Amino acid sequence: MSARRQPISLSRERVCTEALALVDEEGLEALTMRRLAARLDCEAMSLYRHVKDKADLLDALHAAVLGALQPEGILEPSRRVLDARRLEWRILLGGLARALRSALLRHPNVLPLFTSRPVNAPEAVATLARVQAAFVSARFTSADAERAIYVVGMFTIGHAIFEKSTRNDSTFRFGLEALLDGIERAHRPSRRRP
Amino acid sequence: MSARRQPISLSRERVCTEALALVDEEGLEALTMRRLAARLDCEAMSLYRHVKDKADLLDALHAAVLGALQPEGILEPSRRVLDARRLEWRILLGGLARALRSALLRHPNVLPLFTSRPVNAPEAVATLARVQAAFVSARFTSADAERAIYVVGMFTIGHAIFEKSTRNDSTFRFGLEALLDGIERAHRPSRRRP
DNA sequence: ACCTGAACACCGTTCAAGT
DNA sequence: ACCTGAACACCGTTCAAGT
Repeated sequence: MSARRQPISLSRERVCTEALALVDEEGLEALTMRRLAARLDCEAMSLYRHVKDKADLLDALHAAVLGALQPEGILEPSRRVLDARRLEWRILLGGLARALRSALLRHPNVLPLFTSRPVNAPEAVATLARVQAAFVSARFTSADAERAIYVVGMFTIGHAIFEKSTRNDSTFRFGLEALLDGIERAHRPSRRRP
Repeated sequence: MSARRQPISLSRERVCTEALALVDEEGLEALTMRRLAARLDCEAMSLYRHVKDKADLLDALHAAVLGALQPEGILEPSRRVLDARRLEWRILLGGLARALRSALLRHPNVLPLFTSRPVNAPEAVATLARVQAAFVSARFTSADAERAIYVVGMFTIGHAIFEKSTRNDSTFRFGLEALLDGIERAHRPSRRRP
């Protein structure tokens, strides 16, 4: 916005941060190499020092939104009292879904990227592994764990698309709880709650 | 592909059909006015006779995929015997979800459009109204009916995104049934199954 | 009145010419 | 060795010049 001093040089970090800001403000189609360069007070070609491609830049954006999700950060506002030890998977997966939703709602304009890019960001992969581990220690098979995580993740992305036009916390909460209930019931179909 | 005779003239229908074929074959980013025109043996400017904009063309694509969904066409493969009369909403909403999923899997490259465009296609709106009516006659409030329809629709779109990379029928079926169960249970929390 | 070529203001990216 | 301007092959769309 204001004039920039010379010595502050470019970095991949700075390029991506500015790209995300541009997309947040003006939408994904406003992200062009030339316009991004203008915001950074440099030429379009200089960006190619820090980014291989436009596709690479979009991948970086995708990773930036997905990175640093903290499943523990957002606690389940359930009224039921849960045995925290036994249902750790539920707390973690619910927290992951809420964290993902809030990240997507913070950056709604990047949502189209989630329809075409796989989850490769190392931080996101690590987070998924942590949630998966909670399932496995609750005696889920790893196939069932993966299914549970994906079904909730896909609902969350789908719901965030809906919420671009009208935010709706109760619908999200309803769908999330229904899925978590379904996962819990499928895992222990015979037992009753203590 | 082969040479085309002159008298076959353009129409909005033909422009949209060819655009969808192009997107199916080569992806959304391959859809340009010039390339579409080349496939139709005409000049890019001629397309503007039948389409206001590129945005208008994309809306038409979105509507073409969404149009003509038949909730009755795909029956629920549930093992449970259901009272068809009482749970008509469940049959219809499940059928709508399955019809939507199969339409999205038939045209996976249009999925990014579903992250940015509202459902305006008249046929799709009519179908939604029919499903909504089934809920209302089962004594759902219209707000609850809308919530139920959206939560399932958003899951379906999210799941179709996931299935672009790996098709997974059992995950879809699991999530759908969990949501329908949740809707049913929320609606009649006290009663038991007959 | 209808249609369409050339033209405009953009793109992403290459590459040779500069330092 | 590093950087970057001009240039290339594209875009969507306008508009005046043709019929």
